[in-house]
Amino acid sequence: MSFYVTTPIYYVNAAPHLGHAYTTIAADVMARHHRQLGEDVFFLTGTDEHGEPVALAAEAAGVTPRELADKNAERFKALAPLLNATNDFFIRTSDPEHIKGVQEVLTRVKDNGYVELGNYEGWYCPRCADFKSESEIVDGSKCPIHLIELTWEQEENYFFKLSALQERLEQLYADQPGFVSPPSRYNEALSFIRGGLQDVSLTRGKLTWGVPVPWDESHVFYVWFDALLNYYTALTYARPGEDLREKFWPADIHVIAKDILKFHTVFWPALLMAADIPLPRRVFVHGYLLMDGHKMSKSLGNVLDPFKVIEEFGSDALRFYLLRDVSFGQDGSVSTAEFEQRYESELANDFGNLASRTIKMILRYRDGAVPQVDVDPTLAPDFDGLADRVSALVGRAELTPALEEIWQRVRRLNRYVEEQAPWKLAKDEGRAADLDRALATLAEGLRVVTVLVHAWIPERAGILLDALGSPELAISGARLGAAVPTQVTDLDPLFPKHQASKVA
RNA sequence: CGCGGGGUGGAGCAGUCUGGUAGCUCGUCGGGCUCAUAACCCGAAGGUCGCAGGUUCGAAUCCUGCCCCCGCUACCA
Repeated sequence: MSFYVTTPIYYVNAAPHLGHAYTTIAADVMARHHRQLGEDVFFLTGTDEHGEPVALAAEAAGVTPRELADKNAERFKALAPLLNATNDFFIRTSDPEHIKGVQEVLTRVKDNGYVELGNYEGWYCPRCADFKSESEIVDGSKCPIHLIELTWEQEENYFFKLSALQERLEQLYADQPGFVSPPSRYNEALSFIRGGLQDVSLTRGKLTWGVPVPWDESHVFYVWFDALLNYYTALTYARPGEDLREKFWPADIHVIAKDILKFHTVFWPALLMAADIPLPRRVFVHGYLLMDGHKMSKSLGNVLDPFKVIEEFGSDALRFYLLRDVSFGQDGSVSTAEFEQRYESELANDFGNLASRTIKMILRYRDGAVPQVDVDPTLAPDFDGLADRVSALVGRAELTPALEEIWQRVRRLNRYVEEQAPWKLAKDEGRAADLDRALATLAEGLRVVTVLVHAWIPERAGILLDALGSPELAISGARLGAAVPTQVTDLDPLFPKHQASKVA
């Protein structure tokens, strides 16, 4: 079994922010969980570097677009390890291999008859050297960047005959209801397609920072077509000498945010159809993280700064919070107050403290040796089938319900401690066997939930599993009674409380 | 104008497809426990499920109309 998951490639014109972190984290949780299932995983992220905004910013900074892209790509490249994301490759659309791949695929699209010469008309900004969409222009007909009057111009473009693929797209949606999820996004994409597709320009004649069009060097490809193809081209050169397409194409899941839905659910499959390339299995569209009910915006301040959170609380805390507090797939509010609240009550109190009390009791009552006895059957109803349910949910990208499924067991184990009251059992020699069973069950239950939650909080889960002497991560072992730990070692608080934490 | 999403105890959400004691987390109040990161566990208060009709023995859940919030409406990375 193989599993190929991608994030969008991030545009180097902007600085990495919480939204980028969110998508990367979600994709990483999937990648990690599938590795725990024993699958062969390829996880791709990277940067999108062509197009007018980069060219412009470079000009303003007095450097070449390439120099600017090099500099900013590094910031995104640094983000992944900071999030503890395990991407297998980092693609840059300025990579020569990618450029070559784009040219090959799009030439095939042309050879297949899906490209034709036409005229593109629109509002043109001479300083940007590019056209502006209706939704971009401000004050009637002004450039949003330069605030100067735009002129209505036309240029000769090569067009991608998207309209010719409308029927096949509708058929795709009819055949594969799971192609886009959540369902509301599927409906949105489908109704867009049904509304009628127009051809879109495939090239730009006045821009130079892009992938040259092989059959007409005076043009570069429109940045979106260049960018989308990264998912495919990366596999051709991520491992020198290997063609990973054999194993990983088509992609299992593209994780994106809702703003780029149309490109991934309409343009992208259409492009692949035109090139005779198999389509990805699904596109999962997540929502926006909102601050106080509004779209995040640095100018409004009060942004949850991923770098600050990680610095103070660690990457696990951020990973957990974003997928716990916001239902993955929908918009949701985040705030520093909510973050601190979740951190304290769930990571520190529920989970961290469960680990502490369990390990401390085993150390205190049994010198760290976990009694090798059968686990308490009382907990069977709560744990039977748990790993399968979690895997099924992750398989459907339902990362929030999956986490909730795990958390219910964390709470169950805390309740089990109260039910058993090992500190009472310890005072009664005659109940040594009961104490043995309770301690073994707690150690084993803790191990199971920790294996399952590992994909979300890999750093601390790893530390805890080491303290339990059970570093094995396979989901197949996440079954109560499968591998009762034998010896535990002392452990500092996994998620220490912060007296006066400030992430704002 | 059109399309889509949402409106559920103080806050944030699930439940709506497959009608039948309205659930979860946080917060508040009361109690228990002492293994643990003053953590944990139990209980209570608190909701006309946006509004108005309709279908039904019975509707948060199905149908109709209306109100309010948000997003999308193509070349925005």
